[in-house]
Amino acid sequence: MARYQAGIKTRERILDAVRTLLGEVGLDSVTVKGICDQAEIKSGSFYNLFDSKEQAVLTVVREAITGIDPDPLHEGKDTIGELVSAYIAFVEDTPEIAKTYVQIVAASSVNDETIRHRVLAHHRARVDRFAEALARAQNSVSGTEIHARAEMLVAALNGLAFMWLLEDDFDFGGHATRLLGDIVPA
Amino acid sequence: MARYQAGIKTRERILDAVRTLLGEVGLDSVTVKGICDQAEIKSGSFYNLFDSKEQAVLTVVREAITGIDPDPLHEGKDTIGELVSAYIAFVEDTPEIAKTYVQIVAASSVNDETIRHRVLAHHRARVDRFAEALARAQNSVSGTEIHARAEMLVAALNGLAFMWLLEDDFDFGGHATRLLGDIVPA
DNA sequence: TCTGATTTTGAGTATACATGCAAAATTGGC
DNA sequence: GCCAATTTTGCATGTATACTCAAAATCAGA
Repeated sequence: MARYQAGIKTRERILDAVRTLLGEVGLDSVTVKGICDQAEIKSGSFYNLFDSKEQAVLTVVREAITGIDPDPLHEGKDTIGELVSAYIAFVEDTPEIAKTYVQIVAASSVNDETIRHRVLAHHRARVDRFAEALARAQNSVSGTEIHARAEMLVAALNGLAFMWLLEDDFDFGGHATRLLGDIVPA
Repeated sequence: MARYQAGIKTRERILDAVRTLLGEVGLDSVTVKGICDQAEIKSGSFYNLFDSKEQAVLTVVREAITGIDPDPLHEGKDTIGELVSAYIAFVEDTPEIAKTYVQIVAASSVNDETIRHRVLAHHRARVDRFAEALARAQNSVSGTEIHARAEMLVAALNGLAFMWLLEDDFDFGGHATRLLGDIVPA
Protein backbone atom coordinates (compact mmCIF):
# COMPACT_ATOMS: atom_id res chain seq x y z
CA MET A 1 0.00 0.00 0.00
CA ALA A 2 1.35 3.39 -0.97
CA ARG A 3 2.11 5.86 1.73
CA TYR A 4 -0.13 8.60 0.35
CA GLN A 5 -3.65 7.79 -0.79
CA ALA A 6 -4.92 11.21 -1.90
CA GLY A 7 -3.17 11.14 -5.27
CA ILE A 8 -4.47 7.68 -6.12
CA LYS A 9 -8.04 8.68 -5.35
CA THR A 10 -7.66 11.85 -7.42
CA ARG A 11 -6.42 9.73 -10.30
CA GLU A 12 -9.56 7.62 -10.10
CA ARG A 13 -11.75 10.73 -9.93
CA ILE A 14 -10.08 12.01 -13.09
CA LEU A 15 -10.60 8.73 -14.96
CA ASP A 16 -14.24 8.65 -13.83
CA ALA A 17 -14.65 12.21 -15.10
CA VAL A 18 -13.14 11.26 -18.46
CA ARG A 19 -15.45 8.24 -18.74
CA THR A 20 -18.49 10.38 -18.01
CA LEU A 21 -17.46 13.16 -20.39
CA LEU A 22 -16.65 10.80 -23.25
CA GLY A 23 -20.22 9.55 -23.07
CA GLU A 24 -21.72 13.01 -22.61
CA VAL A 25 -19.87 15.38 -24.90
CA GLY A 26 -17.91 13.08 -27.19
CA LEU A 27 -14.29 12.26 -27.77
CA ASP A 28 -13.15 15.52 -29.35
CA SER A 29 -15.05 17.81 -27.03
CA VAL A 30 -13.39 16.62 -23.86
CA THR A 31 -11.26 19.44 -22.37
CA VAL A 32 -8.90 19.52 -19.42
CA LYS A 33 -11.09 22.19 -17.86
CA GLY A 34 -14.14 19.96 -18.32
CA ILE A 35 -12.35 17.03 -16.74
CA CYS A 36 -11.19 19.17 -13.80
CA ASP A 37 -14.66 20.66 -13.22
CA GLN A 38 -16.24 17.20 -13.31
CA ALA A 39 -13.59 15.77 -10.96
CA GLU A 40 -13.73 18.89 -8.75
CA ILE A 41 -10.00 19.55 -8.89
CA LYS A 42 -7.78 22.24 -10.38
CA SER A 43 -5.74 21.79 -13.53
CA GLY A 44 -2.47 21.62 -11.62
CA SER A 45 -3.62 18.44 -9.90
CA PHE A 46 -4.48 16.94 -13.25
CA TYR A 47 -0.94 17.50 -14.54
CA ASN A 48 0.47 16.13 -11.33
CA LEU A 49 -1.08 12.76 -12.22
CA PHE A 50 -1.10 12.71 -16.03
CA ASP A 51 1.50 13.99 -18.47
CA SER A 52 -1.15 15.19 -20.88
CA LYS A 53 -4.85 15.19 -21.67
CA GLU A 54 -4.07 12.62 -24.37
CA GLN A 55 -2.68 10.22 -21.79
CA ALA A 56 -5.79 10.35 -19.59
CA VAL A 57 -8.14 9.99 -22.56
CA LEU A 58 -6.09 7.13 -24.02
CA THR A 59 -6.28 5.28 -20.71
CA VAL A 60 -10.06 5.23 -20.99
CA VAL A 61 -9.97 4.56 -24.73
CA ARG A 62 -7.87 1.42 -24.18
CA GLU A 63 -10.40 0.39 -21.58
CA ALA A 64 -13.14 0.79 -24.18
CA ILE A 65 -11.36 -1.20 -26.87
CA THR A 66 -10.57 -4.00 -24.46
CA GLY A 67 -13.97 -3.88 -22.78
CA ILE A 68 -15.83 -5.05 -25.86
CA ASP A 69 -13.98 -8.39 -25.68
CA PRO A 70 -13.36 -8.83 -21.99
CA ASP A 71 -11.88 -12.30 -21.80
CA PRO A 72 -9.95 -13.30 -24.91
CA LEU A 73 -8.28 -16.19 -23.13
CA HIS A 74 -11.42 -18.33 -23.09
CA GLU A 75 -10.83 -19.33 -26.69
CA GLY A 76 -12.33 -22.59 -27.74
CA LYS A 77 -14.84 -22.66 -24.90
CA ASP A 78 -17.42 -19.88 -25.47
CA THR A 79 -20.72 -20.58 -27.13
CA ILE A 80 -22.01 -18.11 -29.69
CA GLY A 81 -24.77 -17.19 -27.25
CA GLU A 82 -22.23 -16.31 -24.57
CA LEU A 83 -20.34 -14.09 -26.98
CA VAL A 84 -23.48 -12.20 -27.96
CA SER A 85 -24.45 -11.91 -24.29
CA ALA A 86 -21.03 -10.45 -23.53
CA TYR A 87 -21.57 -7.80 -26.20
CA ILE A 88 -25.03 -6.99 -24.83
CA ALA A 89 -23.65 -6.74 -21.31
CA PHE A 90 -20.87 -4.45 -22.50
CA VAL A 91 -23.37 -2.07 -24.14
CA GLU A 92 -25.98 -2.13 -21.38
CA ASP A 93 -23.75 -2.22 -18.31
CA THR A 94 -21.11 0.30 -19.37
CA PRO A 95 -22.92 2.56 -21.83
CA GLU A 96 -20.39 5.43 -21.61
CA ILE A 97 -17.56 3.10 -22.54
CA ALA A 98 -19.62 1.53 -25.31
CA LYS A 99 -20.42 4.98 -26.70
CA THR A 100 -16.75 5.81 -26.54
CA TYR A 101 -15.92 2.66 -28.47
CA VAL A 102 -18.28 3.60 -31.30
CA GLN A 103 -16.85 7.12 -31.40
CA ILE A 104 -13.31 5.81 -31.51
CA VAL A 105 -14.06 3.62 -34.49
CA ALA A 106 -15.87 6.36 -36.37
CA ALA A 107 -13.79 9.39 -35.52
CA SER A 108 -10.33 8.45 -34.31
CA SER A 109 -9.86 5.71 -36.84
CA VAL A 110 -10.00 8.29 -39.59
CA ASN A 111 -6.94 10.22 -38.50
CA ASP A 112 -5.17 8.06 -35.94
CA GLU A 113 -3.34 5.10 -37.44
CA THR A 114 -2.30 3.71 -34.06
CA ILE A 115 -5.84 3.53 -32.72
CA ARG A 116 -7.13 2.24 -36.05
CA HIS A 117 -4.75 -0.70 -36.02
CA ARG A 118 -5.55 -1.44 -32.41
CA VAL A 119 -9.30 -1.45 -33.07
CA LEU A 120 -8.85 -3.49 -36.23
CA ALA A 121 -6.75 -6.13 -34.48
CA HIS A 122 -9.35 -6.50 -31.74
CA HIS A 123 -12.12 -6.64 -34.29
CA ARG A 124 -10.45 -9.42 -36.27
CA ALA A 125 -9.78 -11.45 -33.13
CA ARG A 126 -13.43 -11.05 -32.19
CA VAL A 127 -14.68 -12.19 -35.59
CA ASP A 128 -12.40 -15.24 -35.30
CA ARG A 129 -13.85 -16.13 -31.91
CA PHE A 130 -17.39 -15.75 -33.24
CA ALA A 131 -16.46 -17.93 -36.21
CA GLU A 132 -15.05 -20.66 -33.96
CA ALA A 133 -18.13 -20.61 -31.78
CA LEU A 134 -20.37 -20.76 -34.86
CA ALA A 135 -18.36 -23.67 -36.22
CA ARG A 136 -18.92 -25.61 -33.00
CA ALA A 137 -22.67 -24.91 -33.20
CA GLN A 138 -23.07 -25.76 -36.89
CA ASN A 139 -20.23 -27.99 -37.94
CA SER A 140 -21.87 -28.92 -41.21
CA VAL A 141 -21.05 -25.59 -42.90
CA SER A 142 -17.73 -24.81 -44.60
CA GLY A 143 -15.02 -22.70 -42.96
CA THR A 144 -15.17 -19.70 -45.28
CA GLU A 145 -18.96 -19.71 -45.10
CA ILE A 146 -18.77 -19.75 -41.30
CA HIS A 147 -16.30 -16.89 -41.29
CA ALA A 148 -18.49 -14.80 -43.58
CA ARG A 149 -21.44 -15.40 -41.27
CA ALA A 150 -19.38 -14.41 -38.24
CA GLU A 151 -18.30 -11.21 -39.96
CA MET A 152 -21.92 -10.47 -40.76
CA LEU A 153 -23.05 -11.19 -37.21
CA VAL A 154 -20.44 -8.89 -35.69
CA ALA A 155 -21.25 -6.23 -38.31
CA ALA A 156 -24.95 -6.46 -37.46
CA LEU A 157 -24.21 -6.18 -33.74
CA ASN A 158 -22.08 -3.11 -34.37
CA GLY A 159 -24.86 -1.67 -36.53
CA LEU A 160 -27.36 -2.24 -33.72
CA ALA A 161 -24.99 -0.52 -31.28
CA PHE A 162 -24.94 2.32 -33.76
CA MET A 163 -28.71 2.61 -33.67
CA TRP A 164 -28.71 2.48 -29.92
CA LEU A 165 -26.48 5.58 -30.01
CA LEU A 166 -29.25 7.41 -31.83
CA GLU A 167 -32.25 6.25 -29.82
CA ASP A 168 -32.09 6.33 -26.04
CA ASP A 169 -34.82 3.74 -25.65
CA PHE A 170 -33.59 1.41 -28.40
CA ASP A 171 -33.87 -2.15 -27.14
CA PHE A 172 -30.36 -3.25 -28.00
CA GLY A 173 -30.49 -6.47 -26.00
CA GLY A 174 -33.79 -7.52 -27.54
CA HIS A 175 -32.65 -6.92 -31.10
CA ALA A 176 -29.30 -8.60 -30.54
CA THR A 177 -30.97 -11.67 -29.03
CA ARG A 178 -33.41 -11.81 -31.96
CA LEU A 179 -30.51 -11.58 -34.39
CA LEU A 180 -28.79 -14.49 -32.67
CA GLY A 181 -31.98 -16.55 -33.02
CA ASP A 182 -32.05 -15.85 -36.76
CA ILE A 183 -28.44 -16.91 -37.28
CA VAL A 184 -28.38 -19.89 -34.93
CA PRO A 185 -31.85 -21.48 -34.71
CA ALA A 186 -32.39 -22.95 -31.27
CA MET B 1 -27.46 34.09 -64.21
CA ALA B 2 -25.66 36.19 -61.66
CA ARG B 3 -23.53 39.03 -62.86
CA TYR B 4 -20.36 37.90 -61.09
CA GLN B 5 -19.22 34.27 -61.21
CA ALA B 6 -16.06 34.36 -59.11
CA GLY B 7 -17.85 34.20 -55.77
CA ILE B 8 -19.98 31.24 -56.83
CA LYS B 9 -16.93 29.28 -57.93
CA THR B 10 -15.12 30.07 -54.68
CA ARG B 11 -18.14 28.79 -52.79
CA GLU B 12 -17.90 25.50 -54.64
CA ARG B 13 -14.16 25.29 -53.98
CA ILE B 14 -14.84 25.76 -50.29
CA LEU B 15 -17.50 23.04 -50.19
CA ASP B 16 -15.18 20.69 -52.10
CA ALA B 17 -12.46 21.43 -49.56
CA VAL B 18 -14.84 20.67 -46.68
CA ARG B 19 -15.91 17.39 -48.30
CA THR B 20 -12.28 16.35 -48.74
CA LEU B 21 -11.26 17.34 -45.23
CA LEU B 22 -14.22 15.64 -43.57
CA GLY B 23 -13.07 12.37 -45.12
CA GLU B 24 -9.40 12.99 -44.38
CA VAL B 25 -9.15 14.47 -40.91
CA GLY B 26 -12.62 13.93 -39.45
CA LEU B 27 -15.51 16.12 -38.41
CA ASP B 28 -13.99 17.76 -35.35
CA SER B 29 -10.57 18.37 -36.82
CA VAL B 30 -11.75 20.52 -39.71
CA THR B 31 -10.46 24.08 -39.27
CA VAL B 32 -11.11 27.27 -41.21
CA LYS B 33 -7.39 27.48 -41.94
CA GLY B 34 -7.45 23.92 -43.25
CA ILE B 35 -10.42 24.67 -45.46
CA CYS B 36 -8.78 27.84 -46.81
CA ASP B 37 -5.46 26.09 -47.51
CA GLN B 38 -7.22 23.26 -49.31
CA ALA B 39 -9.37 25.69 -51.32
CA GLU B 40 -6.38 28.01 -51.91
CA ILE B 41 -8.09 31.12 -50.60
CA LYS B 42 -7.63 33.41 -47.60
CA SER B 43 -9.91 33.38 -44.59
CA GLY B 44 -11.51 36.70 -45.54
CA SER B 45 -12.91 35.09 -48.67
CA PHE B 46 -14.32 32.26 -46.63
CA TYR B 47 -16.25 34.66 -44.41
CA ASN B 48 -17.41 36.57 -47.46
CA LEU B 49 -19.33 33.43 -48.51
CA PHE B 50 -20.21 31.70 -45.24
CA ASP B 51 -21.30 33.21 -41.93
CA SER B 52 -19.37 30.62 -39.95
CA LYS B 53 -17.38 27.40 -40.17
CA GLU B 54 -20.45 25.67 -38.77
CA GLN B 55 -22.55 26.79 -41.73
CA ALA B 56 -20.11 25.43 -44.31
CA VAL B 57 -19.70 22.13 -42.47
CA LEU B 58 -23.46 21.77 -41.96
CA THR B 59 -24.02 22.25 -45.67
CA VAL B 60 -21.89 19.19 -46.37
CA VAL B 61 -23.33 17.29 -43.40
CA ARG B 62 -26.88 17.76 -44.76
CA GLU B 63 -25.59 16.48 -48.06
CA ALA B 64 -24.25 13.38 -46.30
CA ILE B 65 -27.47 12.67 -44.41
CA THR B 66 -29.56 13.09 -47.55
CA GLY B 67 -27.07 11.24 -49.75
CA ILE B 68 -27.62 7.92 -48.02
CA ASP B 69 -31.25 7.94 -49.16
CA PRO B 70 -31.10 9.86 -52.41
CA ASP B 71 -34.62 9.55 -53.76
CA PRO B 72 -37.22 9.22 -51.02
CA LEU B 73 -40.07 10.01 -53.43
CA HIS B 74 -39.88 6.63 -55.16
CA GLU B 75 -41.79 5.01 -52.31
CA GLY B 76 -43.72 1.94 -53.20
CA LYS B 77 -41.66 1.20 -56.28
CA ASP B 78 -38.14 0.20 -55.21
CA THR B 79 -37.13 -3.41 -54.89
CA ILE B 80 -35.04 -4.45 -51.90
CA GLY B 81 -32.15 -5.10 -54.28
CA GLU B 82 -32.32 -1.54 -55.60
CA LEU B 83 -32.27 -0.14 -52.09
CA VAL B 84 -29.19 -2.15 -51.16
CA SER B 85 -27.54 -1.17 -54.45
CA ALA B 86 -28.21 2.49 -53.67
CA TYR B 87 -26.45 2.08 -50.32
CA ILE B 88 -23.48 0.36 -51.96
CA ALA B 89 -23.25 3.09 -54.59
CA PHE B 90 -23.38 5.75 -51.87
CA VAL B 91 -20.46 4.17 -50.02
CA GLU B 92 -18.34 3.33 -53.05
CA ASP B 93 -18.99 6.38 -55.22
CA THR B 94 -18.82 9.10 -52.58
CA PRO B 95 -16.58 7.64 -49.87
CA GLU B 96 -15.79 11.00 -48.22
CA ILE B 97 -19.48 11.73 -47.76
CA ALA B 98 -20.13 8.19 -46.55
CA LYS B 99 -17.31 8.52 -44.01
CA THR B 100 -18.78 11.81 -42.91
CA TYR B 101 -22.16 10.15 -42.43
CA VAL B 102 -20.71 7.51 -40.12
CA GLN B 103 -18.84 10.15 -38.15
CA ILE B 104 -21.95 12.27 -37.79
CA VAL B 105 -23.90 9.38 -36.36
CA ALA B 106 -21.15 8.38 -33.94
CA ALA B 107 -19.81 11.76 -32.86
CA SER B 108 -22.27 14.58 -33.49
CA SER B 109 -25.25 12.57 -32.41
CA VAL B 110 -23.82 12.43 -28.92
CA ASN B 111 -23.86 16.15 -28.29
CA ASP B 112 -25.97 17.71 -31.05
CA GLU B 113 -29.69 17.13 -30.60
CA THR B 114 -30.59 18.81 -33.90
CA ILE B 115 -28.36 16.56 -35.98
CA ARG B 116 -29.38 13.51 -33.97
CA HIS B 117 -33.06 14.05 -34.71
CA ARG B 118 -32.33 14.68 -38.35
CA VAL B 119 -30.30 11.47 -38.68
CA LEU B 120 -32.90 9.52 -36.72
CA ALA B 121 -35.77 10.73 -38.90
CA HIS B 122 -33.89 9.75 -42.04
CA HIS B 123 -32.98 6.41 -40.54
CA ARG B 124 -36.59 5.58 -39.66
CA ALA B 125 -37.82 6.56 -43.09
CA ARG B 126 -35.16 4.32 -44.60
CA VAL B 127 -36.11 1.34 -42.45
CA ASP B 128 -39.75 1.87 -43.50
CA ARG B 129 -38.81 1.81 -47.19
CA PHE B 130 -36.75 -1.33 -46.69
CA ALA B 131 -39.68 -2.91 -44.85
CA GLU B 132 -42.12 -2.06 -47.66
CA ALA B 133 -39.76 -3.47 -50.27
CA LEU B 134 -39.29 -6.61 -48.19
CA ALA B 135 -43.05 -6.97 -47.80
CA ARG B 136 -43.45 -6.87 -51.58
CA ALA B 137 -40.78 -9.56 -51.97
CA GLN B 138 -42.07 -11.88 -49.23
CA ASN B 139 -45.73 -11.09 -48.61
CA SER B 140 -46.28 -14.21 -46.55
CA VAL B 141 -44.57 -12.84 -43.46
CA SER B 142 -46.28 -10.64 -40.84
CA GLY B 143 -45.81 -6.87 -40.72
CA THR B 144 -43.95 -6.68 -37.44
CA GLU B 145 -41.70 -9.55 -38.48
CA ILE B 146 -40.93 -7.76 -41.77
CA HIS B 147 -40.17 -4.54 -39.93
CA ALA B 148 -37.79 -6.30 -37.55
CA ARG B 149 -36.00 -7.85 -40.52
CA ALA B 150 -35.72 -4.48 -42.23
CA GLU B 151 -34.26 -2.95 -39.09
CA MET B 152 -31.74 -5.78 -38.92
CA LEU B 153 -30.82 -5.42 -42.58
CA VAL B 154 -30.19 -1.69 -42.27
CA ALA B 155 -28.26 -2.27 -39.04
CA ALA B 156 -26.08 -4.86 -40.73
CA LEU B 157 -25.43 -2.54 -43.68
CA ASN B 158 -24.42 0.23 -41.28
CA GLY B 159 -22.20 -2.23 -39.45
CA LEU B 160 -20.51 -3.20 -42.69
CA ALA B 161 -19.98 0.49 -43.53
CA PHE B 162 -18.38 0.73 -40.12
CA MET B 163 -15.94 -2.03 -40.93
CA TRP B 164 -15.15 -0.43 -44.26
CA LEU B 165 -14.08 2.66 -42.29
CA LEU B 166 -11.46 0.52 -40.55
CA GLU B 167 -10.14 -1.44 -43.50
CA ASP B 168 -9.31 0.37 -46.71
CA ASP B 169 -9.64 -2.75 -48.81
CA PHE B 170 -12.80 -4.05 -47.17
CA ASP B 171 -15.12 -5.33 -49.89
CA PHE B 172 -18.22 -3.48 -48.81
CA GLY B 173 -20.17 -4.16 -51.99
CA GLY B 174 -19.43 -7.89 -51.88
CA HIS B 175 -20.46 -8.30 -48.27
CA ALA B 176 -23.59 -6.18 -48.70
CA THR B 177 -24.65 -8.21 -51.74
CA ARG B 178 -24.04 -11.44 -49.84
CA LEU B 179 -26.11 -10.14 -46.95
CA LEU B 180 -28.97 -9.37 -49.32
CA GLY B 181 -28.79 -12.93 -50.66
CA ASP B 182 -29.11 -14.31 -47.11
CA ILE B 183 -32.15 -12.20 -46.30
CA VAL B 184 -33.97 -12.48 -49.62
CA PRO B 185 -33.15 -15.80 -51.30
CA ALA B 186 -33.17 -15.36 -55.05
C1' DT C 1 -11.27 53.36 -70.66
C1' DC C 2 -14.06 54.69 -66.85
C1' DT C 3 -16.92 53.32 -62.92
C1' DG C 4 -19.43 51.08 -59.54
C1' DA C 5 -20.24 46.53 -57.90
C1' DT C 6 -18.12 42.46 -56.31
C1' DT C 7 -14.46 39.73 -54.54
C1' DT C 8 -10.04 38.93 -52.35
C1' DT C 9 -6.61 39.97 -49.27
C1' DG C 10 -3.98 39.74 -44.95
C1' DA C 11 -3.17 41.75 -40.89
C1' DG C 12 -5.65 42.18 -36.54
C1' DT C 13 -8.78 40.73 -32.35
C1' DA C 14 -10.71 37.92 -28.94
C1' DT C 15 -11.11 33.66 -26.90
C1' DA C 16 -10.44 28.88 -25.52
C1' DC C 17 -7.33 25.63 -24.78
C1' DA C 18 -3.27 22.68 -23.04
C1' DT C 19 0.35 23.01 -20.20
C1' DG C 20 3.94 25.00 -16.61
C1' DC C 21 5.24 26.34 -12.09
C1' DA C 22 6.15 28.27 -7.57
C1' DA C 23 3.91 28.66 -3.45
C1' DA C 24 0.47 27.01 -0.12
C1' DA C 25 -1.87 23.23 2.01
C1' DT C 26 -2.20 18.56 3.42
C1' DT C 27 -0.68 14.14 4.77
C1' DG C 28 1.19 10.63 7.84
C1' DG C 29 5.11 8.56 10.23
C1' DC C 30 7.87 9.77 14.31
C1' DG D 1 3.29 18.55 17.28
C1' DC D 2 7.18 18.34 13.84
C1' DC D 3 8.87 17.69 9.43
C1' DA D 4 9.59 15.95 5.00
C1' DA D 5 7.14 14.02 1.33
C1' DT D 6 3.19 14.57 -1.25
C1' DT D 7 -0.64 16.92 -3.17
C1' DT D 8 -3.29 20.90 -4.41
C1' DT D 9 -3.81 25.43 -5.89
C1' DG D 10 -4.42 29.14 -9.20
C1' DC D 11 -2.25 32.17 -11.89
C1' DA D 12 0.93 32.61 -16.02
C1' DT D 13 2.24 31.38 -20.76
C1' DG D 14 2.11 30.15 -25.42
C1' DT D 15 -0.54 28.63 -29.14
C1' DA D 16 -4.38 27.59 -32.20
C1' DT D 17 -8.63 28.91 -33.59
C1' DA D 18 -12.85 31.44 -35.24
C1' DC D 19 -13.98 35.52 -36.89
C1' DT D 20 -13.54 40.95 -38.40
C1' DC D 21 -12.57 44.69 -41.34
C1' DA D 22 -10.67 48.24 -44.19
C1' DA D 23 -8.05 48.53 -48.10
C1' DA D 24 -6.56 46.58 -52.57
C1' DA D 25 -7.65 44.02 -56.60
C1' DT D 26 -10.76 42.34 -60.03
C1' DC D 27 -14.69 42.26 -62.82
C1' DA D 28 -18.04 43.57 -66.42
C1' DG D 29 -21.15 46.80 -68.41
C1' DA D 30 -21.26 51.54 -70.71
